[in-house]
Amino acid sequence: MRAAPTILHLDMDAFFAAAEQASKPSLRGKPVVVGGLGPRGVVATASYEARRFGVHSAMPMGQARRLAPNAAYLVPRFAFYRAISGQVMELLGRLSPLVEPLSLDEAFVDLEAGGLAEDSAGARAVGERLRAEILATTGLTGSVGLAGSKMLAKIASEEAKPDGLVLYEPGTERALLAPRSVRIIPGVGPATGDHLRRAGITTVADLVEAGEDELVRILGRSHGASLFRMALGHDDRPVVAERDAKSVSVEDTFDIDLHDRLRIRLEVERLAERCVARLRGSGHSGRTIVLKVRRYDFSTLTRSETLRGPTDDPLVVREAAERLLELVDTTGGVRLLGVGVSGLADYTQEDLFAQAEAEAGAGAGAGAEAGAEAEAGVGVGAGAGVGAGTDARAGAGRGTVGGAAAGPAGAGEAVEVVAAPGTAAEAGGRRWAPGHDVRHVVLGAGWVQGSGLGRVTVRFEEPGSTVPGRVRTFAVDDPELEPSDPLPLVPGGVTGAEGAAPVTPSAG
DNA sequence: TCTGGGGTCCTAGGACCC
DNA sequence: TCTGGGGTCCTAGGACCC
Repeated sequence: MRAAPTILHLDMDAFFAAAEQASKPSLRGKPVVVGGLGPRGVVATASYEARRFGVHSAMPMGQARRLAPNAAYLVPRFAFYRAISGQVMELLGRLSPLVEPLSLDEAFVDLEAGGLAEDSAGARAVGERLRAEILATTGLTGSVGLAGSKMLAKIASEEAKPDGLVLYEPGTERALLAPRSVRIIPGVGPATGDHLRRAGITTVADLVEAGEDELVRILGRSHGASLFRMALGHDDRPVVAERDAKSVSVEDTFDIDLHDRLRIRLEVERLAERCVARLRGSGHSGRTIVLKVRRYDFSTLTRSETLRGPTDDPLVVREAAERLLELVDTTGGVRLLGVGVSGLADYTQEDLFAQAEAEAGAGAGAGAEAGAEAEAGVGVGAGAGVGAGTDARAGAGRGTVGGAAAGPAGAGEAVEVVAAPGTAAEAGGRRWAPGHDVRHVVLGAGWVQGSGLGRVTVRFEEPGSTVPGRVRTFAVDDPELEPSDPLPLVPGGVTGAEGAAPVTPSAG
């Protein structure tokens, strides 16, 4: 707790959806929902217009579609968001050496460590200037919270949304928190909230009144004690710039439950290879291999195995994952599979056994190849989102996944799509995901509004425009149409193409 | 059309060791 | 000799966050 509100929390407003609206003029002011478009997709971000219909993050996509049938539904473009995030983080880095990113769209900044603000007026000025810079640089709005602690700064930014700034003067914490729901305190989720409610505790004031001993009795030592401190407004957690990764994992939910044991095994092998590719990409090796299985009834279990030393060998991880799979009963069907590695070592290091094996020759080439292949898979998966990655593999074959209309409400042109199985393959391997960028030889830059039945509908417009562009429909294999990289949101801005995998549209 | 994907931290029991 | 106490590692599960 400090005497001046020099901890800043930045939260970009409806980040993914806002980025899409900024790059697609026809979607501005319209409900936009970004998330997995497959049968088991969920909402990642809803624009404020969509939230008015009751759509929110983590909501099943089917429910979102019922609530807001005329919204534009888009697959996330992570490479694009990452590029924008990089710009924002760069601006934060100018304020202080202590910047703690929490996700692509959120971070804490310690202004005291930056020496830029020593009192409320100074902090407010820095916060407002930051918001202006973010808007000028990215074309997007962010909300800023300022307070004497992380907890209060985060609550302040939430209060500031959208497009605002809220500063809480140190000393006002307790009064401010007292009437609020316990759920406002970070770490109190649905389960803890229920638990407390059954004990008659619903507000922060109730927490204080209950006392530390009672909270410890209800929630356990660690959770109870920290919750009590938070309720009093005490929070001394420092802003930490660099935190080492503790684990790396990949997982896939399948459009249709998997039953065939051989198929399940094959998917585990693929996941293991993708996981290792990511592990290596981050310059790590790890000791503990974790297999995750979600069954048909949503019950989830994990099985893990700790090796004698860290490894980044695809073969070693794959075989461990296969052994773990042998321990799991999959009758009834499998909805999700995941493979992770934890117990990370800082660097790709001396797994002497693996090294000796590799040098001995056998399997070395195969392992390396598998890794490279998995790497390519990661790029596509990240850009395409959940359903996309799993559609073909899960053999859904029903086609609804491959095509989805992304047209805005009342636009009229929104194509109702029923994709035929195999559409993507007929397009010469190109897949047209709603929201992805394309370029037409004659008509220029545009984005996929929908696809199916061998056709793809494109709206031709660019971020700089203020009016919606025109819509045209093509055959999916039209040689004049090709996937392209995102355009900058502001003149001279980044495009998301830098260092990112090519944005290859794939069905969502 | 009911529930993603990538993480972090905590708890608790058992093994094992001193 | 029905019997201690602590520490660490491993495994499994669960809550929570964005």
